[in-house]
Amino acid sequence: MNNAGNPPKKKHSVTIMDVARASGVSYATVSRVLSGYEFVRESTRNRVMEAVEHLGYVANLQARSLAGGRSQIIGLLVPNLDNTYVGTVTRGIDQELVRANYDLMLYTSHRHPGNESLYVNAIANGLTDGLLLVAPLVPTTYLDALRERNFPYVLIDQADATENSSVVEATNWQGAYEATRYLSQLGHTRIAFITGALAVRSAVDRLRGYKAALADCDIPVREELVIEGDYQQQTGYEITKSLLQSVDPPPTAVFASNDLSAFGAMDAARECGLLIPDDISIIGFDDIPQASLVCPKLTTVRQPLEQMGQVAVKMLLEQIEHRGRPPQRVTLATQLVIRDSCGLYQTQRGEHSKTLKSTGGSLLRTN
Amino acid sequence: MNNAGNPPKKKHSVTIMDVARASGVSYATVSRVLSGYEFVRESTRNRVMEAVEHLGYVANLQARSLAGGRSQIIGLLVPNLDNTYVGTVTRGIDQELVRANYDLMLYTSHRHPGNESLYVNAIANGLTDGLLLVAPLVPTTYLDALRERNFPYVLIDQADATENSSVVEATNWQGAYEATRYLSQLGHTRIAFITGALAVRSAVDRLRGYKAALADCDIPVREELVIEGDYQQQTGYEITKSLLQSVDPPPTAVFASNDLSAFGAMDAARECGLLIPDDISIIGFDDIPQASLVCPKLTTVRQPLEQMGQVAVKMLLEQIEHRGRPPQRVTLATQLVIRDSCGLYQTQRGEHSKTLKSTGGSLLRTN
DNA sequence: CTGAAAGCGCTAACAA
DNA sequence: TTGTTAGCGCTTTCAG
Repeated sequence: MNNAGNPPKKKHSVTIMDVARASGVSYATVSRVLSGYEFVRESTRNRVMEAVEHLGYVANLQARSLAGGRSQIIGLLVPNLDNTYVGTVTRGIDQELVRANYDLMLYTSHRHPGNESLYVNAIANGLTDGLLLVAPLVPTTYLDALRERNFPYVLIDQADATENSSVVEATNWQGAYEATRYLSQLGHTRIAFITGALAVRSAVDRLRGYKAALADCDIPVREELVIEGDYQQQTGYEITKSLLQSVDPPPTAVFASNDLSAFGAMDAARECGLLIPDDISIIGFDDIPQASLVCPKLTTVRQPLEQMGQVAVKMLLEQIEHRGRPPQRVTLATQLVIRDSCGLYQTQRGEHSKTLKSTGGSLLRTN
Repeated sequence: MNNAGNPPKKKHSVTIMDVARASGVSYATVSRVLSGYEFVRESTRNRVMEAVEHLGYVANLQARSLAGGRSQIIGLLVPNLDNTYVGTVTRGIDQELVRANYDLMLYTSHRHPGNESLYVNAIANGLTDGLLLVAPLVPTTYLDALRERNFPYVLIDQADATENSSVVEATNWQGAYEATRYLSQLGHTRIAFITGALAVRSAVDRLRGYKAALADCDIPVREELVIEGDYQQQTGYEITKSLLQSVDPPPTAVFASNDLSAFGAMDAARECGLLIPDDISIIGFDDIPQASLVCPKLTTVRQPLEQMGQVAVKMLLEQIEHRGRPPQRVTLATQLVIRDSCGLYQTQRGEHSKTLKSTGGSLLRTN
């Protein structure tokens, strides 16, 4: 009331004490009201709430969590911020967080390349009530530290080898299977596959889906067409380049384990003078927003990224609420999104045309 | 040492006390060592650091900031996470933050549409040492709250009407001027302009640059070709659509105040059966990563987004270190990036061809 | 149902 | 140079 323009000393102008004074109760009671404790007389509660309103009180999260309460903050650990993959997931996360009145700390995992478990430790020590980990991170070190502390966390698009973590993922196997089959239906038999880092479960699942589809289409897996990547555009570029230059006969289609490496593959193909999709078909995985911007528009396997973020938050909050719930695993459906980067296998081109089986595949066309 | 698997009770296992005990000093001394206080005996410091190392101590930020210290956290308030604009800026921010050992809270400004100043208040109340605000936010309400508390903050790509805030921006006027001139050099005279929200300074500056260039090129400003947008793709689409359908003669070039609305403009143009750049030229502003992915690749005015993030952090930390420094304003250079979305004005098309002045403009070609 | 009091882990005077 | 001692604002027993 009489704060005549003196230099602000306290960071926090209006505290729980002020509210207590204004409403004539002890500050413990104010705390009760604020934390929704049920055994408070209705009239008291009202008086307190009025004071809160009137004074414009906002809780100090640090104090709250120091004292043992919830900080109402969750941490999000992401590999980087380069592409819209993370952005899209984060949008889902944010939506759900708003609803639950939580705030978000953003951590980037490249921060402490040397001492990662210490880093995670710091996070867990700190002010977050729980942690969301977005693929593709190197998991083991992190997760051990977390589990040891019984700290709530959820993995997004990246399963845990030990099956001991809560996970939100998509039908990676299925998605890869469908994509591969689609390529096969277009007449392709020399389908290269660029994997993700095979330390990551989802990357392995996609690889398996690819191989399974090949098997079902009676196409033998040619190991020289399967190369381990790391979900980076640059790597996708390099792999495709070498695939195109040194494998004979070269692949007529490239299935990249994520859109980013598919972009790299497109770059490489173009650089080799190939037309997409006429000379070579390229398919990706994720369906990040850029996929429909590139030329030609990328055919890809859509993951419901935003939804994955939402679900992850729900799971995490659930876990924060009820510590010690057994880890859950949610798998959302992927969907083949057909755009412009894949075409029928062209026999008339000057290639060592081999056993071209007639496919009978219908020409799917969507989006 | 002997923490035989009992249920974790304290969140924080090893505190400053433990370190004190282990190194045989008072915990105040430990605090001094940790905060880099200079008058500590070398040997003491070493002993403490050893204990820290050995015990794997990590500071509790909440306690620290509650007690009046730095929280080593800064807040980043962004409008959304849809595009890579924010991602790119954030990358710069993150880089600089790592260096300074700061962490990041991510706030989205659409969170409390009703009560924004309260929201900002909560942030300022909370655990952040300072705040970074990314355009285009509605400024006034926010900033007043912040300034009133003498809370450190820096605006990114968005100047303050009152000139009382620290700002990192780019040469908006200049960039828009060059882009417009470039279009004029290509022979265009009917150049539409899609603005940003004109409440934002940078949007106004771009508009001014556009008009200035037109004036210098002896092209009269036609107000029906200047339409206020809001930096959204959808809006860019709608504006362009109506521009193309209801203005006669229609523009032969569209200058969108940011890349996102330029994308929208491209969509609209295509939908009207126009070829880019043959039938219509489109130019953007920002040069977000997507700009080089779209078809055709977008000619645009590049803002050094990543660098802007870095600079903003430096300014903010400076401000946190020395409260009460007068607000600074840093302006970084933009650069015209010529790609494929702009072409020479075609007179031979069935249009009301008018005063086509010969331009003598050289055909710039880059990237 | 409500108040009193003990901290949470740390920083910052103030002494020594 | 180092130790002692208040709190920071809040949650949580424990008593009324």
